[in-house]
Amino acid sequence: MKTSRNTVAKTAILDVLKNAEVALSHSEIQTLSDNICDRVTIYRILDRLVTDDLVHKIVNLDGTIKYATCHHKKDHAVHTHNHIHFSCLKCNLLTCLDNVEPTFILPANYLIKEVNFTISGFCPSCS
Amino acid sequence: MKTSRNTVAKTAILDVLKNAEVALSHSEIQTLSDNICDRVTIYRILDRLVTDDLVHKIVNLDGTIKYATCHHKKDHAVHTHNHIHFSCLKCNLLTCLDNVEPTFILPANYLIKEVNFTISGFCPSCS
DNA sequence: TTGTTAATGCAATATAGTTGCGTTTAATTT
DNA sequence: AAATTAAACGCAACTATATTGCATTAACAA
Repeated sequence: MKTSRNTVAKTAILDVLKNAEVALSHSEIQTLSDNICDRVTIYRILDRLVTDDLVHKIVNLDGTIKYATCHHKKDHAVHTHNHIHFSCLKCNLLTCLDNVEPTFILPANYLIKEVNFTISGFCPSCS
Repeated sequence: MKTSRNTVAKTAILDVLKNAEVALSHSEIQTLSDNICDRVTIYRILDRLVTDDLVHKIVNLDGTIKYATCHHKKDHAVHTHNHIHFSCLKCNLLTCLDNVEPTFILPANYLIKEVNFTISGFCPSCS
């Protein structure tokens, strides 16, 4: 079986994401990790982190891809990534609102696998 | 003032979108319009159609950009694009669910401008 | 300390979107 | 119907983002 190794770059990138208040893009991670490794390696590390469920991948309203560490409730063996995200139009930061749970009713025969809910506007600091 | 002109390519692309059951990507539009014009022109036409409020732009769960015609209620002078989208994991089609309205409660001091709600899973045809 | 293979760097390639500029054409005016 | 004008276009070049192949390096288990 294919085991995941803890490399210097992987640890550094995970640290960057852990220390970040908001979700980061690939290039932001590259800068914040002080170019610890090649661009391509960052893509591969991010893929691994997502697969290992340590990080989740978010598509912003403008189509940009962002990454953020998962803040799981420890007593949940399984969890879903039904996060609610807020994208500020002024400071451009993408934050996870873990406590907001939207409710909705789907037409019959739709089977939900994942939910992605992004709201744009002005965050408390900018409004 | 800058007026919008009805060109052959613009009409053809709007027709493609009107006839489509689902939201289409730039390259899908290019193919379906039988390469009626240059790639760049398609980008520019789509921008115009979005600005003119004839088409709306959707970010799919995988980060791809899709376009679909607006189905406005005629008696609404102003409308928002708080559409709910369903992205099928099997047939890969993105459909607008205009009738589904999610409710949620945001923390204080967040100012909402736009909402983008995308659900992935299996559509009625595929489940 | 050695062996296995996951991880990496680098080059090349692919895809998506943008910009500048000279030319064409839609729509208005004469 | 012809002239006018600027929106729209094609083309080339460019930028950003993401992926793939392959030879080399390094994590870690034995």
